[in-house]
Amino acid sequence: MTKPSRADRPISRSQMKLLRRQQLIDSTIESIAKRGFAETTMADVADGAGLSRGIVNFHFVSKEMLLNETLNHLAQEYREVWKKALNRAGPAAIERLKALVAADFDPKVCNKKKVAVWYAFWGEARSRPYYREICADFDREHHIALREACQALIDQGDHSGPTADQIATAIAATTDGLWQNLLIHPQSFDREEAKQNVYAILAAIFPRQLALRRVTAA
Amino acid sequence: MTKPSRADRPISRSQMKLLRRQQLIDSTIESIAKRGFAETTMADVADGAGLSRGIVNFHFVSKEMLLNETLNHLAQEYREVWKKALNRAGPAAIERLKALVAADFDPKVCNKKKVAVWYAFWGEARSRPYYREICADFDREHHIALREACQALIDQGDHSGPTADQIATAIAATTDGLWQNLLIHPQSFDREEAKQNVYAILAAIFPRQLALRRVTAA
DNA sequence: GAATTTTGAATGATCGTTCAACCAATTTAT
DNA sequence: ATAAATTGGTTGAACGATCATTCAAAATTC
Repeated sequence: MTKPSRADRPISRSQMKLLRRQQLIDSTIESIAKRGFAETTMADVADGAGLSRGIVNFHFVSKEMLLNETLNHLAQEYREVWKKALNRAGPAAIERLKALVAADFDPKVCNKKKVAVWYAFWGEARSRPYYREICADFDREHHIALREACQALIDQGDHSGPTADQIATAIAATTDGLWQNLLIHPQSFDREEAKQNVYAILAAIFPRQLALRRVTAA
Repeated sequence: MTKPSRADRPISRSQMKLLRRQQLIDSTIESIAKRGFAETTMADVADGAGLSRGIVNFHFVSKEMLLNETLNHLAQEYREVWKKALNRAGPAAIERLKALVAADFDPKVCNKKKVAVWYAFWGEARSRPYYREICADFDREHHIALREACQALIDQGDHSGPTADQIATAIAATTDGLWQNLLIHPQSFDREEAKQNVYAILAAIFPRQLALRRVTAA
């Protein structure tokens, strides 16, 4: 029941509305991560946000729409992470590619909670076309960015390996698969190690542009 | 209500029991693929198998146990696919590695229905330790097989790329990620193309042992 | 006829949604 | 500025639907 504190200037209604929606989406993410998709109830979400039962229907109309918005929020957050990473990276193709890979392992998106929720939505994607649509849109955009970086890298040297499209597909796939390790083997997963693993594969594909020191085997 | 047909010799009780369990597990897979994990009910499973409502509790005690057994069945089936592929493959490391990759794209496991169900269980893995355990056991075994093939391949030539462990992790991850494409982009996914994509990455990692003709870009 | 399997109705619990009442914020009228 | 009216936000109890499970009775197998 987070009310606008009396001390600081009161929060306007529209600000409060946005705050409530965010609180409820956060609580939804929290609950899905803790209890799973199937066991997450409207009451859990409301309780988690410290609000009353009927409040979710007021702000999101229905459970279905709350879940839709939660997935949209997740996708938007992830999008922002890799887009910012691209903007920070210089114009060099290799730096852009590494920035995209590093973004996939940014703690903001690559953490137990968020990954669990992504998998929860993916798990329901087959039977809920809207989820599939959101994920497909995200994938398309991300794939284009990856492919452009890969193509630029290929163009700047004689390259006889996989196509830019193949490499982009493989990188995105590898990331998703490594995320799964965070889900299934949470105690042994290491973000940095996972990232270095992708770099190592990239180094094999682009040996001229990305030479890494060999990690000594244990 | 598949009863033992009167025409052929009657099925024994123990055989019938096994048959029923299999029918119910199949129906569970069917329902999760069609309706999703969250929307699959005991009644759906019983109806799908053409049996009465109470029957699932008789054969599996509870919904939880039915789901556990379903995941176990899925894991066992997948295990058998890659183990048989390994047995069919010759002793050459490159053939063994290719066989393991090809097994991941065997239509028996890599199809819309099965992949949807795998993702459904992964989606619940965070909140259900038993699912995590089953998946972790599968991963461990599969990883060892992959790593052994990769290590043999590394040992047979001077190799300065990623370690066997890194390659094995990356291959398994890439497979899982490509499966996701079947889930999210079911109409554009192509099993053969996905497999060739993994081969292309492997060719970049093991250029001496696995030279592939370059696929011309579109 | 004893044991096992199957049925389907009954049970009790849980969940999403609704809604009347209440309260706070904002606008309008004075 | 103050009061009144309107709009917006919140509550929690109630409702109806759905679901997993139970179980007595019936059917089937041994």
